Amino acid sequence: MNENTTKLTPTSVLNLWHGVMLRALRDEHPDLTARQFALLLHVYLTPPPHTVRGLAAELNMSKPAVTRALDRLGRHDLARRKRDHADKRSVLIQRTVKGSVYLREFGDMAARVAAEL
Amino acid sequence: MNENTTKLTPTSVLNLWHGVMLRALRDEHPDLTARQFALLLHVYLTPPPHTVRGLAAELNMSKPAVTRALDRLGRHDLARRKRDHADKRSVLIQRTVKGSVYLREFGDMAARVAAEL
DNA sequence: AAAGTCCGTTTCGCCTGCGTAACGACATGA
DNA sequence: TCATGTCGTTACGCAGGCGAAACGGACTTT
Repeated sequence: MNENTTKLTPTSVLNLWHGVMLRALRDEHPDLTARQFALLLHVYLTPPPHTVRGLAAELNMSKPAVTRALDRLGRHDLARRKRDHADKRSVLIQRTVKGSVYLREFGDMAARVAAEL
Repeated sequence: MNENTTKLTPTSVLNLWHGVMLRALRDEHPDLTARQFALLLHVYLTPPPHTVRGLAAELNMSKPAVTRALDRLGRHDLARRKRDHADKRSVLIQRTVKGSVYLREFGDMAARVAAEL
């Protein structure tokens, strides 16, 4: 579908993954769990609105796990909570500038690794 | 360098990462830490021999962390230890059939995700 | 307005990871 | 031989994640 990712073979994607994780470890990235990172990606790459319940279902996590992940991301200012006006029980998860920068840098780094394959 | 990964942009690699992690969560992959997974990839994608000390240096981990990661991978039969005959202090980390299968399946899954981008 | 439902959070006990420091086994050099 | 260094592991205390269950607050239904 996307011209930019044509012919990415299993072997090359493994090498990509390896290179990126290696870089992430060396750069001492704020260590996010796989789930926390997946949550972050999900909030930034899929259309809003995002609720705790919705994220839990889509990411196959329990609600408390989502709550805790949001606590952690919030502490790093990578995501923010905002009460829903329409339904005050709900919480809307929003993006932050710092989160956008963080993911953009991650993407740039990964693209660089891919280029050096 | 590699024709198979031409023009992988920051945006597309982020989408790839997102899709793969989503799949991994849904499929309830044996949850390996980032470090454990990086270690696994390193053992399979870089040339032997691999020692605890060497892996610790290359992955920017402490030696005990490597030991524990190897315990975990060993329990899942994804990697194996073998004493070095030449220097009996050392341990050589070896690949297993199950580990090869596991990574091949991961690579296939990731390539499939990339194709569907 | 009372009963029931839904939302996100908190609490609880458990499990696993972490780095530092100390350890025994082995190798090496004087 | 024996002092010193290096190998991987273990011991320790700490920090953080996990799911199940219970919770208060907010909607909805009757």
